[in-house]
Amino acid sequence: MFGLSEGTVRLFKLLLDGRRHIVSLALPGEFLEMPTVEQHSHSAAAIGEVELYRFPRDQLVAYIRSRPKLMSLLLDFATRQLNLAQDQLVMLGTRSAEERVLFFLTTWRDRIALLKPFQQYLPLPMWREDIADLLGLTIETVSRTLSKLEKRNVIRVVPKGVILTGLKLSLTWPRAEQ
Amino acid sequence: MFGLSEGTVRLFKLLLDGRRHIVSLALPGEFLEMPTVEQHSHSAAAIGEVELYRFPRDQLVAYIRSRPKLMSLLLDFATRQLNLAQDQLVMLGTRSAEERVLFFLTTWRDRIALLKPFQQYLPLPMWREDIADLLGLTIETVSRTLSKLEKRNVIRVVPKGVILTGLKLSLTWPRAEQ
DNA sequence: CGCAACATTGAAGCAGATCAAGGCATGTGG
DNA sequence: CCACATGCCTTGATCTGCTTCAATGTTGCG
Repeated sequence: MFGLSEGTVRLFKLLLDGRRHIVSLALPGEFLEMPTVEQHSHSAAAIGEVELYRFPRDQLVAYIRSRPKLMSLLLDFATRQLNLAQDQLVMLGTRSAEERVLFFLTTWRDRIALLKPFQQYLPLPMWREDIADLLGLTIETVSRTLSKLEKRNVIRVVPKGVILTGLKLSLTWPRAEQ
Repeated sequence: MFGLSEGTVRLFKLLLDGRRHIVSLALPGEFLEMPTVEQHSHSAAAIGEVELYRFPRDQLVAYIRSRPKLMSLLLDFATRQLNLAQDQLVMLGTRSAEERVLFFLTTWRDRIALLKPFQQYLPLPMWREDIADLLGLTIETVSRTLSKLEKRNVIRVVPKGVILTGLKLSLTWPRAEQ
């Protein structure tokens, strides 16, 4: 059982034919999996240097289950992760390539902004292939889409990141009723 | 806060432009949302007749948080839902139309099999549009794919369901390491 | 420098979307 | 019991956004 204290980690699944899908990118402060799950459900690989802390599984699970406060926090964490996954589902199920890239950029920006004060320069430590595998696109489409956004002055593509020049809103949808 | 005791419910999100994505289909025994979440994150609509049980939110949350055993169960439930959502992510991110329909059929079959003894006839109470919105396809593609599978003797399409004639395996991927 | 690894760009092909026309149940009123 | 309307499903023809295949460009590092 791992937690991430520094760096970025890809969490992904591989298909038998070698295709890969990135389920999420973990940032400092996040768990790499639900601490209570019996078996690992995905693989993990670092992007650059990372710092992990490790918990011995069995003791941890027992410990957690004996501490209601902690469990309550974990439940909230799980609920949040579930909501993120569902937003990702909607993105993959309905969005065009351009909408996906914009979704990724805004989501990534918002998450990075929680860790350090926001700047125009948004670091993208991952490769194009990672973005592609996260968004269900190909590297070529990601690259082309970034170029298109650059021509439209929404971003500027620079080494290891982008500069956000005209990216304001978060792509959201109306709140649910009932 | 609702639980489902009878029937099937679509859980979906709507986009501003009217597109819809079905996040999941809930079957009897499942919650329609995480009981501890502050705000509804999606909408729900019944497929045919359903039976719900309702909990008063605030009392429930307090009650849950005071019962470690219960919370432990909920945490497991959340973890399971998260894994399901992630499988769905991989499906949307990497699979072709035919693979998606097969994925849906096997998943649906497996879930139905938990509720009542398995038969060749697999009921599909939802409309084609629901399947399409779940798989990120159009109704036409769903329909065509079902026809194609029928020609290949994998299934037979009948009113309100399909008959499984040659559908064996579940589409899975290798277990994760690390 | 020169190579290796990643990124961009172009051209061609194709899976799935879109547009359009029936088809087939089920229900309703004459 | 039939006419026909309504709602969902299927099938066909065409279109298009993304993938695929293929070069070329860029960056960083020994």
